Amino acid sequence: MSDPLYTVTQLANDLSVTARTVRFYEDKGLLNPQRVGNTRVYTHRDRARLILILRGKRLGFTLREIKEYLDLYDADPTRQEQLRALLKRVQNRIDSLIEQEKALVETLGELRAIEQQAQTALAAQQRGSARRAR
Amino acid sequence: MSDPLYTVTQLANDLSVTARTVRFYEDKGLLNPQRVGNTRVYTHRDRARLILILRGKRLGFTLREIKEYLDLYDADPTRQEQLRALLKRVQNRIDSLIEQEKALVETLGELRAIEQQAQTALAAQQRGSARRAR
DNA sequence: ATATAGGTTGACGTATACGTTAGGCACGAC
DNA sequence: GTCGTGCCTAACGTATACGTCAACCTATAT
Repeated sequence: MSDPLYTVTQLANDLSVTARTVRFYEDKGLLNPQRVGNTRVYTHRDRARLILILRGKRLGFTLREIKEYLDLYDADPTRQEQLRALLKRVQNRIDSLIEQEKALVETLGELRAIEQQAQTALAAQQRGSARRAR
Repeated sequence: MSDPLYTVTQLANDLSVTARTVRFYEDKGLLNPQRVGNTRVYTHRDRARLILILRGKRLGFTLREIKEYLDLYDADPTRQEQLRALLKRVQNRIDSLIEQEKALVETLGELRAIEQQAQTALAAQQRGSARRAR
């Protein structure tokens, strides 16, 4: 009952990404699977790591940021620095999202105004052409 | 009292973009200033067009979409088709923004949960190291 | 004549996250 | 022995909106 092992494609399918993506992450230093000859072999740790990466992406972090975080994970046994760094990143991201939300709400308002104007203008044109058709 | 005319740099400064940007828009078919020899000359119409372009960008449309809209403006004297197209684009964009907002709120929730966890974990570590220091 | 300012056209660079060939090795099945 | 399958590397392609040279032209002021 040793750990399950995965090939690129298995791991990729498992987590719904492409093998290309997994190799790409390795190229960027986010993963470091073992090799058997030339072939990559992934353990459950690699799998957990990849899950973390995908979660980070989903939360809007860049691969570079995710890498920094993972590097800390490997380099900081106490996890103190890692936690602090994570906290900072997360708070920055929260601030940025709040900004985005403001902008989004404003944009929505403008768009709805434009929508109204367009609908009104169209309606006016309809009435005009209806009269002309009589 | 003829219309004011602008050079690229003047128009660009006027609307707080770079000359490069203005030329780029021309390259993409969004602007078509007159020329005096080789030099571009912009009228108030060009200026109005550029303002429209920038507004479109601010609202999150791509240059391609903006171009389609502007092309309709030139090709549709009744403005019927243009209004319909605009309306459709705007509504699509509104829908997309609403989607984005949902995702954003979810992401914010997750991030705040992570923030809490990290803070809690850090606090626990502080207590731990405090005890060890006694 | 020359310096200076401002205009012009390419064309490559930037950032992000992969997609997409292309070419090649290795291994079991038939 | 050769066919199909799966893994590998290398490297160019994609999308978006410009930034950044480089090299050159031109008008005006000195």
